[in-house]
Amino acid sequence: MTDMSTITIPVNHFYLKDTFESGQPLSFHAHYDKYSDTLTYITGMEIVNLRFSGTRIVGNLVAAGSGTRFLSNEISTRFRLNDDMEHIYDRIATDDFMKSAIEKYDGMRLTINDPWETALCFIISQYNNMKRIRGIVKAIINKYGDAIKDENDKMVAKSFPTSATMASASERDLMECGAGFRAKYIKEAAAYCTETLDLDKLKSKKYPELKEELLEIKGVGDKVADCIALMGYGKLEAFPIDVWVKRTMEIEYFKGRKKTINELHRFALKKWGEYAGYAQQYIFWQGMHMEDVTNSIEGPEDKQEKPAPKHKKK
DNA sequence: ACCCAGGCGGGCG
DNA sequence: CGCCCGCATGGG
Repeated sequence: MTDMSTITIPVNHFYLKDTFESGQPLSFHAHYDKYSDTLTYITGMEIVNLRFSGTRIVGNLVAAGSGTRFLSNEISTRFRLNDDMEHIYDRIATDDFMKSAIEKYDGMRLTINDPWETALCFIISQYNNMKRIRGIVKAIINKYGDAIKDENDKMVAKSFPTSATMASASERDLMECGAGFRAKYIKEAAAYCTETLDLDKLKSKKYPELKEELLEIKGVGDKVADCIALMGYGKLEAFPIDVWVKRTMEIEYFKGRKKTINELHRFALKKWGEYAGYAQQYIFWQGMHMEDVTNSIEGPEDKQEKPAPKHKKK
């Protein structure tokens, strides 16, 4: 295996830690080592190892390998390396709050992930917290994913399960993965995305039509549809509003007064326009850190944190 | 024991 | 449209 594929890509405004930790589906199937600043993640049946050093990204293809051309495309697409961050920051630094968020988390990128993976991750995210979302997704991957093997036929990881696989999962097994009341949403969404709607064929659609299609999926509402549009299809005008974004916006822009989702959407679109999605990510991450550290994810440490299946009686 | 989490579907006014 | 409710589950 002396033939490991390695590439180097020059970048600026790139910071691996916040990109990994900020609640994007990328992190649900990956491991980040903060000491070496190295990220190892799974994409399809490939394993990619990423190291960030100063002004460049060094990427390796581990175990299997589809070559440097695949790797270069994979990394620059996934981490949006062609985005002009200077321009985007200029455009969304509309006030002191945004300026401080950008300064604090400079280099945090939005990522683009497989549409089905993104859909499943965000269906699980509803009325849930980061730590549990990670645990549930990892349990599902572990239970339903296919083995990814190295050249010695030894399993080194598991792939993300397809919608077809998840459609035939039993609700009871999904409950044991910790999915809770979302188990039926997962099954229905998986069946729908297998039989009726091919998510990979929506990539050419524009945001409004894309969102409309996504909203047809049972268990996908306004917020999750925007998350999928943003992180599964890279639609930067999507502006997902979760409890953190809502709360933070009400505090920062409306003196703490309650606002409806619609009002906040209109406000965001007018303020940040075609880069609203980036604004959202910085508001979200800054907002979470403003609260006391109760929900801090502390993710990278997890050795094997299991979701504690615990089968209750009743 | 109570409250909350990257919400959604369903029902009602 | 806006509001209210129930929903599974683990952690603070």
